[in-house]
Amino acid sequence: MARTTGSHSDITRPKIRAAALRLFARHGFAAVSMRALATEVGVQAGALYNYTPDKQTLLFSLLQDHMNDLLSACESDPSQSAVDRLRQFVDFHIRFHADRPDEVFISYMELRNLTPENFTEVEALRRQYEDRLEMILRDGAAAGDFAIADTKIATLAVIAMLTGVNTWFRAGGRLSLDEVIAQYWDMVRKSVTAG
Amino acid sequence: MARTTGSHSDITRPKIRAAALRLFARHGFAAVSMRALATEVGVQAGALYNYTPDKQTLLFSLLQDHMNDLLSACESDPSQSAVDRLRQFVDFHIRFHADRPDEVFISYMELRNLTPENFTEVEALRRQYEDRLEMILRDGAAAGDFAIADTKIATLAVIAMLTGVNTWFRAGGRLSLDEVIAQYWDMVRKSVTAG
DNA sequence: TTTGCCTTTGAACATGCGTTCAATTAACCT
DNA sequence: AGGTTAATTGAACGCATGTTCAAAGGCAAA
Repeated sequence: MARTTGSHSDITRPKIRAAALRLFARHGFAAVSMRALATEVGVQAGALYNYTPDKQTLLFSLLQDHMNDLLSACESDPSQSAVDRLRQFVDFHIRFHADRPDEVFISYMELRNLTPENFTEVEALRRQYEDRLEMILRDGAAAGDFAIADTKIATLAVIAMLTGVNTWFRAGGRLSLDEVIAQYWDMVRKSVTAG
Repeated sequence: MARTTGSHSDITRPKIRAAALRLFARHGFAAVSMRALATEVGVQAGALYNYTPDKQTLLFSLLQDHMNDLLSACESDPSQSAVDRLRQFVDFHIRFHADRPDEVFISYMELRNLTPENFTEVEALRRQYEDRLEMILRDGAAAGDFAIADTKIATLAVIAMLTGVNTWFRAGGRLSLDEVIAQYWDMVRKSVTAG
Protein backbone atom coordinates (compact mmCIF):
# COMPACT_ATOMS: atom_id res chain seq x y z
CA MET A 1 0.00 0.00 0.00
CA ALA A 2 1.16 3.55 -0.62
CA ARG A 3 -0.72 6.59 -1.84
CA THR A 4 -4.41 6.24 -1.08
CA THR A 5 -7.26 7.11 -3.41
CA GLY A 6 -8.60 10.62 -3.01
CA SER A 7 -5.54 11.84 -1.13
CA HIS A 8 -4.61 15.44 -1.80
CA SER A 9 -2.64 18.07 0.08
CA ASP A 10 -5.50 20.56 -0.21
CA ILE A 11 -7.59 18.16 1.81
CA THR A 12 -5.05 16.70 4.19
CA ARG A 13 -3.38 19.95 5.21
CA PRO A 14 -6.45 21.62 6.70
CA LYS A 15 -7.51 18.34 8.28
CA ILE A 16 -4.19 18.14 10.07
CA ARG A 17 -4.45 21.70 11.33
CA ALA A 18 -8.02 21.22 12.52
CA ALA A 19 -7.20 17.95 14.25
CA ALA A 20 -4.09 19.41 15.89
CA LEU A 21 -6.08 22.38 17.14
CA ARG A 22 -8.74 20.15 18.61
CA LEU A 23 -6.39 17.62 20.18
CA PHE A 24 -3.88 20.14 21.53
CA ALA A 25 -6.72 22.06 23.12
CA ARG A 26 -8.30 18.98 24.61
CA HIS A 27 -5.25 17.10 25.86
CA GLY A 28 -2.33 19.50 25.71
CA PHE A 29 0.51 19.68 23.23
CA ALA A 30 2.86 17.38 25.13
CA ALA A 31 0.17 14.77 25.67
CA VAL A 32 -0.74 14.45 21.99
CA SER A 33 1.53 12.12 20.04
CA MET A 34 2.09 12.43 16.34
CA ARG A 35 0.54 8.98 15.99
CA ALA A 36 -2.58 10.09 17.85
CA LEU A 37 -2.80 13.14 15.63
CA ALA A 38 -2.36 11.01 12.52
CA THR A 39 -5.10 8.64 13.65
CA GLU A 40 -7.46 11.59 14.12
CA VAL A 41 -6.67 12.76 10.60
CA GLY A 42 -6.93 9.28 9.15
CA VAL A 43 -3.35 8.80 7.95
CA GLN A 44 -0.14 7.25 9.20
CA ALA A 45 2.24 9.32 11.31
CA GLY A 46 4.81 9.58 8.56
CA ALA A 47 2.40 11.43 6.30
CA LEU A 48 2.25 14.36 8.73
CA TYR A 49 5.82 15.22 7.87
CA ASN A 50 4.81 16.26 4.39
CA TYR A 51 3.03 19.18 6.05
CA THR A 52 5.21 20.18 8.95
CA PRO A 53 8.95 19.76 9.51
CA ASP A 54 8.26 18.75 13.11
CA LYS A 55 5.73 18.85 15.91
CA GLN A 56 7.07 22.08 17.37
CA THR A 57 6.66 23.96 14.10
CA LEU A 58 3.09 22.74 13.83
CA LEU A 59 2.25 24.27 17.21
CA PHE A 60 4.07 27.49 16.39
CA SER A 61 2.27 27.77 13.07
CA LEU A 62 -1.13 27.42 14.75
CA LEU A 63 -0.36 30.09 17.34
CA GLN A 64 1.22 32.46 14.87
CA ASP A 65 -1.70 32.22 12.48
CA HIS A 66 -4.16 32.77 15.29
CA MET A 67 -2.40 35.88 16.49
CA ASN A 68 -2.18 37.25 12.96
CA ASP A 69 -5.88 36.62 12.44
CA LEU A 70 -6.57 38.42 15.69
CA LEU A 71 -4.51 41.44 14.73
CA SER A 72 -6.00 41.60 11.24
CA ALA A 73 -9.55 41.48 12.53
CA CYS A 74 -9.04 44.04 15.27
CA GLU A 75 -9.41 47.51 13.90
CA SER A 76 -9.93 50.76 15.71
CA ASP A 77 -10.86 54.08 14.16
CA PRO A 78 -8.85 56.79 15.94
CA SER A 79 -11.33 59.45 14.89
CA GLN A 80 -13.98 58.01 17.16
CA SER A 81 -14.23 58.70 20.86
CA ALA A 82 -12.24 56.54 23.23
CA VAL A 83 -15.43 55.31 24.86
CA ASP A 84 -16.81 54.15 21.52
CA ARG A 85 -13.56 52.49 20.59
CA LEU A 86 -13.44 50.75 23.96
CA ARG A 87 -16.95 49.46 23.52
CA GLN A 88 -16.04 48.15 20.09
CA PHE A 89 -12.95 46.51 21.51
CA VAL A 90 -14.92 44.71 24.23
CA ASP A 91 -17.48 43.55 21.71
CA PHE A 92 -14.83 42.42 19.24
CA HIS A 93 -12.66 40.64 21.80
CA ILE A 94 -15.45 38.60 23.31
CA ARG A 95 -16.97 37.66 19.95
CA PHE A 96 -13.68 36.80 18.27
CA HIS A 97 -12.54 34.66 21.17
CA ALA A 98 -15.90 32.97 21.66
CA ASP A 99 -15.71 31.90 18.01
CA ARG A 100 -12.30 30.25 18.43
CA PRO A 101 -12.19 28.54 21.81
CA ASP A 102 -9.52 26.04 20.80
CA GLU A 103 -7.17 28.60 19.32
CA VAL A 104 -7.55 30.83 22.36
CA PHE A 105 -7.02 27.98 24.78
CA ILE A 106 -3.85 26.84 23.06
CA SER A 107 -2.55 30.36 22.77
CA TYR A 108 -2.64 30.69 26.52
CA MET A 109 -1.74 27.18 27.60
CA GLU A 110 0.91 26.09 25.19
CA LEU A 111 3.14 29.13 25.06
CA ARG A 112 5.67 27.40 27.26
CA ASN A 113 5.97 24.53 24.82
CA LEU A 114 7.33 26.87 22.17
CA THR A 115 11.05 27.13 21.63
CA PRO A 116 12.46 30.41 22.96
CA GLU A 117 12.62 31.94 19.48
CA ASN A 118 9.07 30.93 18.63
CA PHE A 119 7.86 32.13 22.01
CA THR A 120 9.44 35.52 21.46
CA GLU A 121 7.70 35.88 18.13
CA VAL A 122 4.23 34.96 19.41
CA GLU A 123 4.75 37.12 22.47
CA ALA A 124 5.50 40.09 20.25
CA LEU A 125 2.21 39.61 18.44
CA ARG A 126 0.36 39.41 21.72
CA ARG A 127 2.04 42.59 22.84
CA GLN A 128 0.86 44.32 19.69
CA TYR A 129 -2.69 43.34 20.49
CA GLU A 130 -2.42 44.62 24.05
CA ASP A 131 -1.02 47.86 22.71
CA ARG A 132 -4.16 48.40 20.66
CA LEU A 133 -6.20 48.44 23.84
CA GLU A 134 -3.69 50.49 25.76
CA MET A 135 -3.78 53.13 23.06
CA ILE A 136 -7.53 53.44 23.50
CA LEU A 137 -7.18 53.76 27.26
CA ARG A 138 -4.42 56.32 26.95
CA ASP A 139 -6.37 58.42 24.49
CA GLY A 140 -9.40 58.31 26.76
CA ALA A 141 -7.34 59.19 29.82
CA ALA A 142 -5.74 62.11 27.98
CA ALA A 143 -9.18 63.36 26.88
CA GLY A 144 -10.46 63.13 30.43
CA ASP A 145 -13.00 60.45 29.58
CA PHE A 146 -11.26 57.82 31.67
CA ALA A 147 -9.91 57.81 35.23
CA ILE A 148 -7.07 55.31 35.17
CA ALA A 149 -4.08 55.25 37.50
CA ASP A 150 -1.84 53.14 35.25
CA THR A 151 -2.89 52.34 31.69
CA LYS A 152 -0.63 49.30 31.44
CA ILE A 153 -2.25 47.65 34.45
CA ALA A 154 -5.70 48.62 33.26
CA THR A 155 -4.96 47.08 29.87
CA LEU A 156 -3.92 43.77 31.36
CA ALA A 157 -6.79 43.80 33.82
CA VAL A 158 -9.39 44.37 31.12
CA ILE A 159 -7.93 41.74 28.78
CA ALA A 160 -7.75 39.17 31.57
CA MET A 161 -11.33 39.87 32.48
CA LEU A 162 -12.57 39.58 28.90
CA THR A 163 -10.56 36.50 28.04
CA GLY A 164 -11.95 34.83 31.13
CA VAL A 165 -15.26 34.56 29.32
CA ASN A 166 -13.82 31.65 27.36
CA THR A 167 -13.37 29.55 30.49
CA TRP A 168 -17.09 29.28 31.09
CA PHE A 169 -19.16 30.59 28.16
CA ARG A 170 -20.90 27.97 26.05
CA ALA A 171 -23.27 28.84 23.21
CA GLY A 172 -26.77 27.76 24.09
CA GLY A 173 -26.23 28.23 27.80
CA ARG A 174 -28.14 30.33 30.26
CA LEU A 175 -27.04 33.59 28.67
CA SER A 176 -26.69 34.68 25.07
CA LEU A 177 -23.42 36.14 23.88
CA ASP A 178 -25.12 39.52 23.49
CA GLU A 179 -26.17 39.49 27.13
CA VAL A 180 -22.69 38.52 28.22
CA ILE A 181 -21.15 41.28 26.14
CA ALA A 182 -23.59 43.82 27.54
CA GLN A 183 -22.65 43.02 31.11
CA TYR A 184 -18.92 42.93 30.46
CA TRP A 185 -19.13 46.24 28.66
CA ASP A 186 -20.97 47.71 31.62
CA MET A 187 -18.29 46.49 34.02
CA VAL A 188 -15.37 47.51 31.84
CA ARG A 189 -16.81 50.94 31.19
CA LYS A 190 -17.38 51.63 34.87
CA SER A 191 -13.97 50.26 35.88
CA VAL A 192 -12.10 52.80 33.76
CA THR A 193 -14.31 55.84 34.28
CA ALA A 194 -14.53 58.05 37.35
CA GLY A 195 -16.81 56.92 40.12
CA MET B 1 24.43 1.18 47.17
CA ALA B 2 21.05 1.46 48.87
CA ARG B 3 19.82 3.80 51.57
CA THR B 4 21.93 6.95 51.58
CA THR B 5 23.25 8.76 54.64
CA GLY B 6 20.99 11.53 55.89
CA SER B 7 18.00 10.24 53.96
CA HIS B 8 14.70 10.74 55.74
CA SER B 9 11.10 10.97 54.62
CA ASP B 10 10.65 14.26 56.48
CA ILE B 11 13.30 15.72 54.22
CA THR B 12 12.62 13.95 50.96
CA ARG B 13 8.85 14.35 50.94
CA PRO B 14 8.80 18.16 50.94
CA LYS B 15 11.70 18.23 48.51
CA ILE B 16 9.70 16.13 46.07
CA ARG B 17 6.65 18.36 46.40
CA ALA B 18 8.68 21.51 45.96
CA ALA B 19 10.52 20.14 42.95
CA ALA B 20 7.30 18.87 41.36
CA LEU B 21 5.67 22.25 41.86
CA ARG B 22 8.58 24.05 40.27
CA LEU B 23 9.03 21.68 37.35
CA PHE B 24 5.34 21.22 36.58
CA ALA B 25 4.91 24.99 36.55
CA ARG B 26 7.96 25.55 34.37
CA HIS B 27 7.57 22.76 31.82
CA GLY B 28 4.09 21.33 32.27
CA PHE B 29 2.99 18.11 33.90
CA ALA B 30 3.17 15.96 30.78
CA ALA B 31 6.62 17.26 29.87
CA VAL B 32 8.20 16.42 33.23
CA SER B 33 9.32 12.81 33.56
CA MET B 34 9.60 11.02 36.85
CA ARG B 35 13.32 10.68 36.15
CA ALA B 36 13.67 14.44 35.64
CA LEU B 37 11.80 15.04 38.86
CA ALA B 38 14.00 12.54 40.71
CA THR B 39 17.13 14.22 39.39
CA GLU B 40 15.90 17.59 40.64
CA VAL B 41 15.29 16.07 44.06
CA GLY B 42 18.59 14.22 44.05
CA VAL B 43 17.35 10.63 44.16
CA GLN B 44 16.62 7.83 41.70
CA ALA B 45 13.21 7.61 40.09
CA GLY B 46 12.24 4.53 42.07
CA ALA B 47 12.51 6.43 45.35
CA LEU B 48 9.66 8.74 44.36
CA TYR B 49 7.25 5.85 44.66
CA ASN B 50 7.72 5.77 48.42
CA TYR B 51 5.90 9.11 48.44
CA THR B 52 3.28 8.87 45.75
CA PRO B 53 1.53 5.85 44.25
CA ASP B 54 1.90 7.40 40.79
CA LYS B 55 2.53 10.60 38.91
CA GLN B 56 -1.14 11.46 38.58
CA THR B 57 -1.73 11.31 42.32
CA LEU B 58 1.23 13.60 42.89
CA LEU B 59 -0.33 16.26 40.67
CA PHE B 60 -3.74 15.82 42.25
CA SER B 61 -2.27 16.10 45.73
CA LEU B 62 -0.54 19.37 44.87
CA LEU B 63 -3.71 20.90 43.44
CA GLN B 64 -5.93 19.64 46.22
CA ASP B 65 -3.64 20.98 48.92
CA HIS B 66 -3.40 24.32 47.18
CA MET B 67 -7.16 24.68 46.97
CA ASN B 68 -7.59 23.67 50.59
CA ASP B 69 -4.97 26.22 51.64
CA LEU B 70 -6.81 28.84 49.63
CA LEU B 71 -10.15 28.05 51.21
CA SER B 72 -8.69 27.95 54.72
CA ALA B 73 -6.99 31.29 54.33
CA CYS B 74 -9.99 33.04 52.79
CA GLU B 75 -12.31 34.28 55.47
CA SER B 76 -15.09 36.79 55.27
CA ASP B 77 -16.94 38.35 58.18
CA PRO B 78 -20.62 38.58 57.21
CA SER B 79 -21.23 41.30 59.77
CA GLN B 80 -19.14 43.75 57.79
CA SER B 81 -20.42 45.70 54.81
CA ALA B 82 -20.24 44.10 51.38
CA VAL B 83 -17.92 46.83 50.20
CA ASP B 84 -15.48 46.15 53.02
CA ARG B 85 -15.66 42.43 52.43
CA LEU B 86 -15.06 42.92 48.72
CA ARG B 87 -12.04 45.09 49.41
CA GLN B 88 -10.69 42.42 51.72
CA PHE B 89 -11.31 39.77 49.10
CA VAL B 90 -9.42 41.68 46.43
CA ASP B 91 -6.53 42.29 48.80
CA PHE B 92 -6.47 38.68 49.94
CA HIS B 93 -6.75 37.16 46.49
CA ILE B 94 -3.94 39.18 44.95
CA ARG B 95 -1.61 38.67 47.91
CA PHE B 96 -2.28 34.96 48.32
CA HIS B 97 -1.80 34.28 44.63
CA ALA B 98 1.26 36.50 44.30
CA ASP B 99 2.85 34.44 47.07
CA ARG B 100 2.27 31.14 45.26
CA PRO B 101 2.86 31.66 41.55
CA ASP B 102 3.70 28.03 40.84
CA GLU B 103 0.69 26.62 42.65
CA VAL B 104 -1.61 29.06 40.90
CA PHE B 105 -0.11 28.39 37.51
CA ILE B 106 -0.46 24.65 37.86
CA SER B 107 -3.98 24.96 39.22
CA TYR B 108 -5.04 26.65 36.02
CA MET B 109 -2.90 24.86 33.46
CA GLU B 110 -2.87 21.28 34.60
CA LEU B 111 -6.52 20.70 35.41
CA ARG B 112 -6.97 18.78 32.20
CA ASN B 113 -4.23 16.36 33.17
CA LEU B 114 -6.26 15.19 36.13
CA THR B 115 -8.34 12.04 35.87
CA PRO B 116 -12.07 12.82 35.65
CA GLU B 117 -12.63 11.96 39.32
CA ASN B 118 -9.72 14.08 40.49
CA PHE B 119 -10.81 16.91 38.23
CA THR B 120 -14.29 16.86 39.70
CA GLU B 121 -12.89 17.09 43.20
CA VAL B 122 -10.59 20.04 42.48
CA GLU B 123 -13.32 21.75 40.50
CA ALA B 124 -15.64 21.51 43.49
CA LEU B 125 -13.08 23.27 45.66
CA ARG B 126 -12.68 26.00 43.09
CA ARG B 127 -16.42 26.41 42.96
CA GLN B 128 -16.48 26.85 46.71
CA TYR B 129 -13.98 29.66 46.43
CA GLU B 130 -15.96 31.39 43.72
CA ASP B 131 -19.05 31.08 45.87
CA ARG B 132 -17.36 33.06 48.62
CA LEU B 133 -17.01 36.00 46.27
CA GLU B 134 -20.46 35.59 44.80
CA MET B 135 -21.96 35.71 48.29
CA ILE B 136 -20.30 39.07 48.86
CA LEU B 137 -21.60 40.39 45.56
CA ARG B 138 -25.11 39.11 46.21
CA ASP B 139 -25.20 40.62 49.68
CA GLY B 140 -24.01 43.94 48.31
CA ALA B 141 -26.52 43.85 45.48
CA ALA B 142 -29.35 43.07 47.91
CA ALA B 143 -28.27 45.95 50.15
CA GLY B 144 -28.21 48.31 47.20
CA ASP B 145 -24.46 48.91 47.47
CA PHE B 146 -23.74 47.21 44.16
CA ALA B 147 -25.26 47.50 40.69
CA ILE B 148 -24.72 44.10 39.11
CA ALA B 149 -26.80 42.56 36.34
CA ASP B 150 -25.76 38.95 36.99
CA THR B 151 -23.73 38.07 40.09
CA LYS B 152 -22.40 34.84 38.60
CA ILE B 153 -20.88 36.64 35.64
CA ALA B 154 -19.57 39.40 37.85
CA THR B 155 -17.93 36.81 40.09
CA LEU B 156 -16.13 35.16 37.22
CA ALA B 157 -15.17 38.48 35.69
CA VAL B 158 -13.65 39.76 38.92
CA ILE B 159 -11.75 36.55 39.64
CA ALA B 160 -10.38 36.41 36.08
CA MET B 161 -9.27 39.99 36.36
CA LEU B 162 -7.55 39.45 39.72
CA THR B 163 -5.91 36.18 38.81
CA GLY B 164 -4.51 37.83 35.71
CA VAL B 165 -2.12 39.69 37.97
CA ASN B 166 -0.07 36.51 38.24
CA THR B 167 0.70 36.51 34.53
CA TRP B 168 2.76 39.65 34.73
CA PHE B 169 3.46 40.72 38.31
CA ARG B 170 7.00 40.22 39.56
CA ALA B 171 8.19 41.38 42.97
CA GLY B 172 10.74 44.13 42.56
CA GLY B 173 9.21 45.35 39.31
CA ARG B 174 7.97 48.78 38.38
CA LEU B 175 5.08 48.64 40.84
CA SER B 176 4.82 47.39 44.40
CA LEU B 177 2.18 44.86 45.30
CA ASP B 178 0.42 47.53 47.35
CA GLU B 179 0.17 49.81 44.35
CA VAL B 180 -1.14 46.99 42.20
CA ILE B 181 -3.74 46.07 44.79
CA ALA B 182 -4.82 49.70 45.10
CA GLN B 183 -5.49 50.01 41.40
CA TYR B 184 -7.24 46.67 41.09
CA TRP B 185 -9.41 47.53 44.04
CA ASP B 186 -10.31 50.80 42.40
CA MET B 187 -11.29 49.07 39.18
CA VAL B 188 -13.18 46.25 40.87
CA ARG B 189 -15.06 48.62 43.13
CA LYS B 190 -16.14 50.83 40.26
CA SER B 191 -17.08 47.88 38.06
CA VAL B 192 -19.67 46.59 40.53
CA THR B 193 -21.09 49.88 41.76
CA ALA B 194 -23.47 52.20 39.96
CA GLY B 195 -21.97 54.67 37.52
C1' DT C 1 -0.87 5.09 -22.76
C1' DT C 2 3.04 6.59 -20.94
C1' DT C 3 5.66 9.69 -17.90
C1' DG C 4 6.69 12.00 -13.83
C1' DC C 5 5.10 14.05 -9.75
C1' DC C 6 2.46 13.96 -5.52
C1' DT C 7 1.00 11.58 -1.53
C1' DT C 8 0.99 7.86 1.62
C1' DT C 9 2.44 3.60 3.76
C1' DG C 10 4.80 0.81 6.98
C1' DA C 11 8.80 -0.49 8.97
C1' DA C 12 12.66 0.93 11.42
C1' DC C 13 15.65 3.79 14.64
C1' DA C 14 17.28 5.31 19.03
C1' DT C 15 15.54 7.11 23.00
C1' DG C 16 12.53 7.87 26.79
C1' DC C 17 8.43 6.77 29.44
C1' DG C 18 5.92 5.19 34.13
C1' DT C 19 6.37 1.76 37.16
C1' DT C 20 8.02 -2.45 39.91
C1' DC C 21 11.01 -4.84 43.03
C1' DA C 22 14.81 -7.53 45.18
C1' DA C 23 18.86 -6.17 47.28
C1' DT C 24 21.25 -3.08 50.21
C1' DT C 25 22.26 -0.04 53.81
C1' DA C 26 21.27 3.93 57.09
C1' DA C 27 18.57 5.22 61.09
C1' DC C 28 16.18 4.18 65.09
C1' DC C 29 14.62 1.54 69.25
C1' DT C 30 15.52 -1.40 73.07
C1' DA D 1 25.31 -4.11 70.59
C1' DG D 2 21.68 -6.20 68.04
C1' DG D 3 17.43 -6.34 65.67
C1' DT D 4 13.97 -3.98 63.20
C1' DT D 5 12.35 -0.64 60.27
C1' DA D 6 12.73 2.94 56.78
C1' DA D 7 14.76 4.72 52.64
C1' DT D 8 17.16 4.18 48.50
C1' DT D 9 19.43 2.08 44.58
C1' DG D 10 19.77 0.24 40.08
C1' DA D 11 18.25 -2.78 36.90
C1' DA D 12 14.56 -4.38 34.47
C1' DC D 13 9.72 -4.49 32.26
C1' DG D 14 6.87 -3.45 28.11
C1' DC D 15 5.45 0.11 25.66
C1' DA D 16 5.32 4.88 23.43
C1' DT D 17 7.86 8.63 21.54
C1' DG D 18 9.42 11.92 17.34
C1' DT D 19 11.34 11.32 13.17
C1' DT D 20 13.27 9.21 8.76
C1' DC D 21 12.93 6.99 4.37
C1' DA D 22 12.67 3.56 0.62
C1' DA D 23 8.99 1.59 -1.64
C1' DA D 24 4.42 1.89 -3.65
C1' DG D 25 0.72 3.58 -5.98
C1' DG D 26 -2.92 7.31 -7.21
C1' DC D 27 -3.13 11.49 -10.11
C1' DA D 28 -2.65 14.72 -14.01
C1' DA D 29 -0.61 16.26 -18.13
C1' DA D 30 1.28 15.06 -22.67
